[in-house]
Amino acid sequence: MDQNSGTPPTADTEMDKVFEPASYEQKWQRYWTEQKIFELPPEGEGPTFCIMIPPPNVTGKLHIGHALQSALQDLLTRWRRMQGYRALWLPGTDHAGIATQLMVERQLESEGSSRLELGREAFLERVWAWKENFQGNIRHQLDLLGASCDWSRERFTLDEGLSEAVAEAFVRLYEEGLIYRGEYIVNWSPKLNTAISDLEVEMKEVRGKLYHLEYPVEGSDETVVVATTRPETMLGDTGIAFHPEDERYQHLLEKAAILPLVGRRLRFVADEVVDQEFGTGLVKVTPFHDPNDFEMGQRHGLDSVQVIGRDGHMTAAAGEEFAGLDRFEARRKIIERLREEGVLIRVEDHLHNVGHSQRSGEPVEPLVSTQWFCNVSSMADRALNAVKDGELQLIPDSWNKTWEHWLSNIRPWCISRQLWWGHRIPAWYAPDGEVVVARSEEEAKRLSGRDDLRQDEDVLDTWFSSGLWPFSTLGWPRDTADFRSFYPTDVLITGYDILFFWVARMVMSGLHFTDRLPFSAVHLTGLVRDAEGQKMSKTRGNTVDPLDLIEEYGADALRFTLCILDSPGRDIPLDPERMAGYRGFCNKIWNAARYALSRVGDAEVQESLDHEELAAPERWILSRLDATAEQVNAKLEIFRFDEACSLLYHFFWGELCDWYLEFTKPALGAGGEAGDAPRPRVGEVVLTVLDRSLRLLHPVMPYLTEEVWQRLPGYQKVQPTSIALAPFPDGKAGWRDEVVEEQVAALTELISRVRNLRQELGVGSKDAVRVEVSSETPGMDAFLEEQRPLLAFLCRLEEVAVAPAESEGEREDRLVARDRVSGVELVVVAPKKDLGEAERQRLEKDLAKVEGAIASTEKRLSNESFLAKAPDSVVAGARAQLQELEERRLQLKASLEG
RNA sequence: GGGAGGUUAGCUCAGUUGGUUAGAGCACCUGCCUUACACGCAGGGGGUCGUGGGUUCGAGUCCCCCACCUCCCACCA
Repeated sequence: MDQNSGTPPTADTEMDKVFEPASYEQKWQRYWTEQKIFELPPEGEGPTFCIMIPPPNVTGKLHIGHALQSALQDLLTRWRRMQGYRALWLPGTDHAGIATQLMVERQLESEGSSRLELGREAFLERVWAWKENFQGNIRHQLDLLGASCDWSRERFTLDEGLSEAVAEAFVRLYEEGLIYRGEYIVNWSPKLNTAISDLEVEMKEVRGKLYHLEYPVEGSDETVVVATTRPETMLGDTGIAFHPEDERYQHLLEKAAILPLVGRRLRFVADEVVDQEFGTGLVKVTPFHDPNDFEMGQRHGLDSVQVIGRDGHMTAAAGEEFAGLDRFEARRKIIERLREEGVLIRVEDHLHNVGHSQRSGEPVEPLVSTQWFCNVSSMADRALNAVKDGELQLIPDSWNKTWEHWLSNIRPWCISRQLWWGHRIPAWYAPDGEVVVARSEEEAKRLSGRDDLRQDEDVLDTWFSSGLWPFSTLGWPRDTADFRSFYPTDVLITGYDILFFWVARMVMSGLHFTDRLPFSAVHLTGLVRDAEGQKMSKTRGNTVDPLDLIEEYGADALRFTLCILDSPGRDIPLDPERMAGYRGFCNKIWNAARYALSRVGDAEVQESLDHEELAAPERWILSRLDATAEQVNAKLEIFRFDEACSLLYHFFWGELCDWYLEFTKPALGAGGEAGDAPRPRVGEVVLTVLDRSLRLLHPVMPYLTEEVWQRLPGYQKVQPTSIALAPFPDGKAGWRDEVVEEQVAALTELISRVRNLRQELGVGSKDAVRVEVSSETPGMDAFLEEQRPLLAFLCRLEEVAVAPAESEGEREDRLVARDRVSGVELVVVAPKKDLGEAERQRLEKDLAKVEGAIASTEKRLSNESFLAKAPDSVVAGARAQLQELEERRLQLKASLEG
């Protein structure tokens, strides 16, 4: 690395009035990369923390859901890094078999070419080129988002190491008898021309028809009626089934029906799966084209006839009349023919569910095919128990039941795909039919002692390789330093939509191959929706590009919005107006720093502060800071990103800016005429509080915090290179001070009340107002005496008297309002004004409300069970409340009477 | 047919083990360009917490019924 580039690009420029994220975001991303801040050496000291990115498909660009997940992962990684962990967020991409192949095929189509024309090898070259292009895009987008991934460890599911892991896993499962090859009914996608797994089939409700067909029974005048939604499959019927206990049909057992149009004999069989109540209680059986019928066929030894081919067109076995027709065309034609023959006796509307190929949209064609399968039931049991025993935590845990249900009803997983893009199945065939499964061709030859082997043409389901992701990325099956350091990983953050596709398979394979869970917690995010809660989709046209949002609001505002909206178990309605609000928060942070830097003179950030020597406002904000830091850490420990962000927002804006920075104005000479009230070390405290607040905010808002932090004089004492490496405040600075927190709480309430009274009494901002306060709380009067300048400044008062010997009385031209706030008696003396009608109405309404509250509190306090059973603190609270309400009532009455 | 989640202010959502007058952002009303911030400041209005029961001194919070909305799973042809 160039030595000169190691200098932080500190901005010693003037701060603009409005923050401009575009002016610094890329600068810092470059700096972090150059400094290799997120790259971890292979060996290191201290505890480790690891998150694996859910690898995005190389097919495209990141969408808002990726932005959400990345923001959360980066938040956790940065937080742990600042806490001193060797924190690794490992990035990578998924080859995404079908999806990517389709994209490239579409591209070829537009060039007037095709995959078949190119041939396998040339086609794969094209896909690799495509992948190189998009992989770069994804990295670029994560960079823009501020992701602190370790790019030196980037992986791709088809790279050499991961391919080795895939072959190893396949061979081991084969040797254990858990992977096998066989002829079974599978979900076939005619459009994709491949088998797909059960998970890739989406059930859709379809308005169809139920066709009632009448078949003659052989050797009698009797006929039987069967009902079907797919009349075209009748050409492949080889039996008719009824329930074993169905009295109506027992006599048919030894007989056969004759299949119209075809003339085939159909055996009658008795089988439990038939529902006596449905239709006539008789079911036509088409073993080749229906999963149920396939099983029935096996149970009863029925023949199997393929009438629909893999391309979705009728086969020769369907008869000349139909051969070559598309399956839906064939349906129309068969209905016509059946009607002519008088076989079709009734048609009724029928609402039913039909499996569709999730990726290509057309109805799936179940058919019998030779494929590779993985028997996952034993692995599923372990995965199931991991959640049951609490070793694996699903967040939110409402997913536990779904997890249990899915895993306990799991069926063999069809893992072979008739595609080109993917991990070629590590099985080789000899001309005589011998099958050799091995890690490589060399191994296959060595094992079998022959070299006339041909590798299986098919590839593996994409999810087979992603299922190994948490350990294959760390070097498994080799025993690498990274694998030893970072496996098992800590937490997985992903969307609930791939809980079974991916999460369950990682858990199963992790337990199987490494004997450990790949992570101990899974934080499932909701779906990002639009402001109205609608699902984002291209067809709806309501999608948003995270890059556009970054441009408009800044990466930090986007990240903060996503993180604060991530509440467990709910989808995320992404409202641009809300994001604008959080952009305002970024601007607030910027301007707080701008204020501080313009007022602190030559003060610097302090690593520690002796809060004994500080005045109450300083002790108060340090105490609040410590409390906030502690709470934020606690929330992050339990993955409550939303609450952690809320805490930060309210601390920074509601306490630091709204109150503390205002408290500093008289002391820092920004208070105009009310200024000139020196207090010790205010500048140091302002800078130190900002320093720590920025550190607390850094995991959510990396750019803004780095930019501002490196402007704070003395930040180098904390960490010379980057805020990303500065310690995360843990709330244990020893600044907590319950007494001062209570006192300042009383002060802020007092100030709010005085401001509110001014408005109620119709007193203008330029009128001279005198306030008298006094309290019986020990120490409070002394405290208020000290804070007189603040009270005067923040309420624009002419005069403040603490516990005056004599209260100013009422006069013709002025009024006196009395109230009681937080145990402090309050008297406001102001020029008499006429109440506006609106104000009068408001006060009357208020009075009614207060009187209602008094009545209900009195009722509660006169209830003996309440007094006897409620805790003392609650009863005391009610009494205190009643007293305050009474004061308020008197005050309101006084205001109304003028 | 199973299962999960939701129903709280005009909108989108928080709400800890049940405990004062239920919160936030945006929107709305009033007054402010108060030398950090109009992407701002101060003040304010607005909710019988989906319906109906129950437990309790006390229920948005716990229990039951119902209604409506969302989603997931499922081989009734």
